[in-house]
Amino acid sequence: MRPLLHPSIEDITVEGILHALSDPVRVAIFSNIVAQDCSHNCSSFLTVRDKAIPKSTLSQHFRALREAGLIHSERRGVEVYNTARCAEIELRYPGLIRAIINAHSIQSKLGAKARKPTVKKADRQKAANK
Amino acid sequence: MRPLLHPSIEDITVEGILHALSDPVRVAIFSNIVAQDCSHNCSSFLTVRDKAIPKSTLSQHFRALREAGLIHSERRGVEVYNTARCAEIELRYPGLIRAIINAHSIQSKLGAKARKPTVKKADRQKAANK
DNA sequence: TCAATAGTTCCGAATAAGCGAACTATTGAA
DNA sequence: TTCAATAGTTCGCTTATTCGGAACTATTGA
Repeated sequence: MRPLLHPSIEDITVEGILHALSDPVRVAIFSNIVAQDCSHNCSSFLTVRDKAIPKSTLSQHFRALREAGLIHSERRGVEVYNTARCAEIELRYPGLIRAIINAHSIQSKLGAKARKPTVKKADRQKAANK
Repeated sequence: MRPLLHPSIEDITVEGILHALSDPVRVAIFSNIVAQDCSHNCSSFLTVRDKAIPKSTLSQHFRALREAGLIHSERRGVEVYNTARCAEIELRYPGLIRAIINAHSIQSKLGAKARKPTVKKADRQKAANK
């Protein structure tokens, strides 16, 4: 089992952040961690917005957030505590995280179905077959 | 040849925007379109930051930006004119586009190598093989 | 020592991205 | 009109990424 690796602040890229937060499950997890401002273990997200997330997938999502530089993860006994790295990121990319979280919460309020691309490849093909 | 399709403003999602702008080529193209505030045809981006982009790939990138709701594309004669949909997006998700463009320009100034995930899967495997 | 808990890793299947080659649509000659 | 040039799209193949079940690891408390 290799150690949890975190990029140093200089290695955190905008593209990496956007990629990590372009997934509805990950952005939900991250928003939650930011909002609570306290440590979360991973399994508190085994269901996200009424959808069950398999453990292995969840683990990958946490790794994605971690390696994008968005969260700090620390093993404490049998579980892992996760905190947001907002303060650091704010110094480097002021306003970025706030704007994304804010937009995400607006979208939730609007009740928009949060899906990755606005038009998925599968949907395009379905439309084409009609 | 099917028509260029644009999502209506209600169908533009935060995840879609972040996904589209999580690619270094696309974010460079989009920043440029936003900065110039005038129409661009696609081929003006056949090289992006000294890297040649194949025509077919470029076409897909424009489609990604278009279907995420970031740009409006209009055929005019033999070419396509692209404009940013910032004003609309600003109404729905205030500050989002500005923050992303701003962060991107900070990153450019810092000279960080812009790559998608901070740690790519391929890089992880390369590191593991050492 | 053992079982329970929390996460990770492995690996095969499904999905998406990248790009060369062939194609379409428009324009401006000849 | 026909024809070549230009701008962009679509097809189809290859590669890369994601998802998730099953097996594994590490820590704790009985």
